[in-house]
Formats: sequence, structure tokens, C-alpha cells
Amino acid sequence: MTHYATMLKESGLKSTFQRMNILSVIDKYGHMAVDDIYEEVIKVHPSLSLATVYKNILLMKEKGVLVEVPIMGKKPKYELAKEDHIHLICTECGNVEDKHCMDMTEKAFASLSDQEAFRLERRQVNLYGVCQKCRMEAAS
Amino acid sequence: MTHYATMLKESGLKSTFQRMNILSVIDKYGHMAVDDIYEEVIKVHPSLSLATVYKNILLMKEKGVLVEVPIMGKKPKYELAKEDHIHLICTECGNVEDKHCMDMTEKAFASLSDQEAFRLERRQVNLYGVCQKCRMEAAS
DNA sequence: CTTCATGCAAATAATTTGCAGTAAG
DNA sequence: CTTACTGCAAATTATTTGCATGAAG
Repeated sequence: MTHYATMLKESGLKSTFQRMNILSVIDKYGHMAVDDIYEEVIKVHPSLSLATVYKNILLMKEKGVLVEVPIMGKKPKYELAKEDHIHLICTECGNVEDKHCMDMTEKAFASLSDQEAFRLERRQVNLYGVCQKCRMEAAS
Repeated sequence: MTHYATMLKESGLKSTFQRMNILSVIDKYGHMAVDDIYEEVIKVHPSLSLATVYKNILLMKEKGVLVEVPIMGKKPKYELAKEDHIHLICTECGNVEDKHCMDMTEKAFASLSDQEAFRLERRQVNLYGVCQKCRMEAAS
């Protein structure tokens, strides 16, 4: 049984080809918007409907299989649930890179939920800038 | 001349009643979605059009007067541009609170842009959880 | 005056829904 | 078998655009 089938089973979801493919392309590319997922999956599974993509993203988000990454001025992207990390988002090409959380940041956040009358459940750190690739291209 | 008129003038934008009111309600409530802004402003300026709200938000965002706060699974909210801070977002009531960035966090981020081949331009830290008010209500 | 902003209505894009048919366990 | 999932088409919701009129500097 594949990695994806296991994730789905543990969430009580059936392992359809649609879902397997959605998970697989998100895994391959790291972070994808709804349309990107659709365009990519229909290459291998042409009968897929966009509505199915929407329904499944919502469902898999609720089940904690997927995580939504909201992005300033863009449509949100989706990633597989994984260990804590931060995002480096390129404002030129839109690419999103993961970077592991540093200890320092970890601790800073941990102390927050105590200080505040706030039960912390999830954190999201997005750093916006221009990636190396785009900076190279701009220079030429 | 009001605070808002100054902000607009410095950005090269005309000070219309519409804009003044949009800025004023965002300032009053802290963080607002497009519809909330519209609903609130028409109370005092009933002829306002929703399209005008959209146009101005886009424009004032480009000019750096407003900042978009993207939120997981919700429509984005807008705030006045202000000193660096992080957001505490309540997943129950949707309320957004600002909290000043701690030194620790500051430094952690600063070191990032050096390490990485990435020109850091802006950062956005969102902490999701349940606010005190909602926790109280849940307990009752 | 001159330029830029507004409001309206229409166009487009994004997301959700209901339902009959199909596949997974 | 039984329940959950899919695809389609239609409905909703969100956002953008063009243009004639009106207001700001």
C-alpha cells in the first residue's frame, strides 16, 4: 500500500484514484493552487472534474491531510501536512520553498501561548522576497 | 488635515470621502474583510459602491497604505500599514489581534535573509488558536 | 480646467451545490 | 451490498472591467 493510501485510510477516507493523484502531484511539486493541481492531474487522469478537486481539498484539509498556505494577493496553495516549517515565498515567480523552523523561533512562539490568553493551535510564518533564480534573471 | 488625508497625499492619491471612510473603519476595527468594510462604510456614506471598495483596496495596497492579511480558509483582511507585528487569529470568531514582535523573533528572521539566497522583503507571522472570549463561551 | 475617482451594470472568475450514476471496501 | 465519491451542470459568490458622470486639486 502506498504512502498516500495509508494517509487516507488513517483519516477514514477512501483511496480513490482522484485522491491518490491529487496527493501525489502536491507531494511532487510541494505547493500548489487548485488550478495547478487540476491541470497536472488531468494529464494522467483526464476525466477528473474540477469540482472533485475542490471537494477533496476541503475534505482533506478538514482531516488534516492537507494544509492551506494563504498567500498575499494570490490564490492559496496547498501542501501535505508535515513537520513545522516556514515558507519563503517569491513575489516574482510565486514559488514557495520550505525551510525548517529554527530553535530560536520555536521557543519564541512557545512562550507566546503562555503569555497570552490564547490557546495556540497552529502557526504560519511566511517570508516574502525575491528568490535567487528571479534575482539572476533580473540582473541579466 | 487628518491623519488619513496625509497618508493619501504622501502616496499621491486624492483624498475622497470614500477613501477617508475606508481608512477610518479599518483603523477603528483593526482588521477587516472587503465586505465588512463595505457594510460599515455605507452606514455613513450610503452611495458607496462595492466596486469602489475593491478598486481602492487594490490601489492602497500597491501604494503601501494598506496591508493584506491572508487567512487560512477565509477571505483576506486588510489593516493599515504599521510597525512590524504578528497576528493572533481566533479560529472560532475570526477576530485578529496584533502583537508586537519580540526581539528574539526579530533576530531569528534577520539572520535568515543572510543565510538564504533570498532577498527578504516582508514577513508575515500568523498564529491560529482560540481567543479567551471564545474559550469562556465554550466553557459555559 | 484637468485629471483622477466614483458608481453602475455587465463581464469574468472562483467556489459550491444537488443529484444521478459509479466505484471502494 | 452499502456507503461514500465522482462528474456534470447549474447556482452562488467573489472580483474585475468599461464607461459616462462627478469631484478634487
